Amino acid sequence: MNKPQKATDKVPKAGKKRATSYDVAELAGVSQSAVSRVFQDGASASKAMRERVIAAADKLGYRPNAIARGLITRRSNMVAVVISKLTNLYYPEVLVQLTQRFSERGVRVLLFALERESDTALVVEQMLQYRVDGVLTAAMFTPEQLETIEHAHIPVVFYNRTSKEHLVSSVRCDQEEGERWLVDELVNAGHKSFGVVEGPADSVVSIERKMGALNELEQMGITDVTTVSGDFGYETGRACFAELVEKRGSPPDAVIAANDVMAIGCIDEAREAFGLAVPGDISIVGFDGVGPARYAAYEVTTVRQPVQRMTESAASMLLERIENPELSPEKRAFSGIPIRGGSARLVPADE
Amino acid sequence: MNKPQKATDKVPKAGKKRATSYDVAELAGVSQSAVSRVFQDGASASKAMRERVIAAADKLGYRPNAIARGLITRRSNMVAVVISKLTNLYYPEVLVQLTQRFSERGVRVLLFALERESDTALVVEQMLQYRVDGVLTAAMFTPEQLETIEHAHIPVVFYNRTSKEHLVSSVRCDQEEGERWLVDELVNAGHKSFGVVEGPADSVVSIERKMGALNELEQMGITDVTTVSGDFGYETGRACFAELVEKRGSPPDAVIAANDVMAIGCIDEAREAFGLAVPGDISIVGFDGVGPARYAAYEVTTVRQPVQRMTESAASMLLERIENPELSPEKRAFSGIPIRGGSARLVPADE
DNA sequence: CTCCAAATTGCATCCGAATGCAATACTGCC
DNA sequence: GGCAGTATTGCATTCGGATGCAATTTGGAG
Repeated sequence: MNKPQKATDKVPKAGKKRATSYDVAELAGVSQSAVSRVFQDGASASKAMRERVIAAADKLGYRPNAIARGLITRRSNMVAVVISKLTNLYYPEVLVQLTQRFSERGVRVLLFALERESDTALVVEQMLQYRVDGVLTAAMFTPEQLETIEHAHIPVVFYNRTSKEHLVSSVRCDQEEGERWLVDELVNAGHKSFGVVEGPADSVVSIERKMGALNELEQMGITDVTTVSGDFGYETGRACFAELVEKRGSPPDAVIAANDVMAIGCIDEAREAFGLAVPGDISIVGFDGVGPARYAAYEVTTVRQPVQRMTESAASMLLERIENPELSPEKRAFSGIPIRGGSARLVPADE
Repeated sequence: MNKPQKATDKVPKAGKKRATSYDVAELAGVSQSAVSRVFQDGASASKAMRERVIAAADKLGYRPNAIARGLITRRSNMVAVVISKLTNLYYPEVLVQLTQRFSERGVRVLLFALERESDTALVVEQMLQYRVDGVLTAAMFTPEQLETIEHAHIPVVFYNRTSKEHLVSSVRCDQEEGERWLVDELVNAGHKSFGVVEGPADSVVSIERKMGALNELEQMGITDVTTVSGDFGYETGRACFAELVEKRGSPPDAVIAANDVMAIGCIDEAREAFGLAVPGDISIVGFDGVGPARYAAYEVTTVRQPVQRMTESAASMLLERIENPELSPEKRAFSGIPIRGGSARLVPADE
């Protein structure tokens, strides 16, 4: 064996610090590289050696230091996930599912939560400092920020948004298509006048939905359209409905809200403050298909995002690009799932 | 000046790798330590030097490598935040607020999302490997796991839960107190028979709420109490109500649900499936004070958690203990905010 | 029992920034 | 102008694990 040096020789303050691979090596009477190899995947190590090392490691409570490993391998095994306060929180499951998907594949999530979707500057700085291996973002970046990230060779996948200036990968629910469906159904059922409730001005999702609805309304020859703005929240949903009625002088035939929560706000305001029956007197539709949209009191007619498939896709796309940086950008758009709900008067689906 | 070496002299493959402090030092004609000092807080550096270094760093797009820094300083500046899928997601704002509070103080969040509150083993391993500076958890750990974490000198703060076996810090909403208020109000208003809807069996929060309610009911001399179990979700809320009625043969005077979402499920089921008026025929109360509880169709009588103060407190407690590891454990309990809502028949508050 | 190829193991070095200490450069003051 | 005292700067080393290469061991075939 090797020279049996005293245990207390070079590690006097052993009581304070966490065990390192050197400590384990010493206790097991092997080299540090051996320890390192035992704790790696494809490394070669004899059974005898493995056992000795594992035993020593257990005794010392040793765990490889992911920080040190990251330094030498240039892989942090962390990805940045960026969300913004307002946009995606009606989808807590998005975040949880993403985290689980990454976790299953041995990748940790460094979470960045923005107050508003436009507060991205600091976040970019932090991501780069922590040398994340990839970025999954549900917030926009400026072209300069994207440039910076790409210059560092960090793959990026956008969630429900994309960039006009750069070729980037993205996973999204086709908002325009969804809005087209909603508009078509409403128009076909005879609605003539429309209110459109949009979300925060800096939300790409809100803009896409609004434009999708407005374009299709125009396409269908509808001209009586009034637009008001909210912030994706319940309270503004209610306020928006009131504002809509005030602006037009009377309620429209139908209201298209940029998300379900505002649609619910509109429904409540229509019922409570204006005594309107939904969908008897007015049709109100949303978007997302989140939990509360299913509650019996609302049963919102909406388009549900296929969250499960979207998160699965997003995680895979990012991980693939981390493994193989040459992979070219790819955009995947998922169709939303039409929910005929009970908050809008539609022509029954022909079966 | 120093020797004006060609830029391509030592950095030929500059196109591939990210700039290091050595690259910056070389370009600026100073030592690596100088660069390091410029990018630190309290380090000494002359104005002239600072400017040269900053200029060089900008030109190279240099950013200090947080991984390398963490290795030498033994501080990752990351904390682990552990949530579980079911427990806390009705509070997406908890997570966002926590992340923002840490972010403001220069600490990054490594997110761990558990499928079920009991899946903690892997998470502990990962936290330790990544050398997080602290742990904020909304899931339980076993005594052994806690031991392991504490042995590594990592401070832990529990969110809405605590440990019997270990002295640990925690921030929580006083669930028992909240349930006492709900029970007292209901009993004082004359309700005699009760249904209690509990959440997932492995949720500490659910257990505390259930026990709080049951104890107080007993205290008040109520014996007609039936308990059923759900999973904190809307669907099980509905199913639980039906089960409750079936078990008893008739609806109770009041239902105490372990959270608002199940309370909403109960309300819908009572109204739709049993034609009951809420609160005319039956009173239904929840807990949490989440968004949907405020919707006009429900206006759930509930106890709202002071999320803002709790997250603020939790983040501060953890950061304090990271700065000063000697600090002894501390438990902070916040009173919930009684919301008299409209889903229960209560004696009007005397003003 | 030999000899060669394959599998193990150790050595030395590297990743990129922080820091104690010593050398050097300023500052102000007499 | 000279000197003590302070502020800058550089040098050398360190953090903990990964890895190319060479040395050594093991296994198998003949």
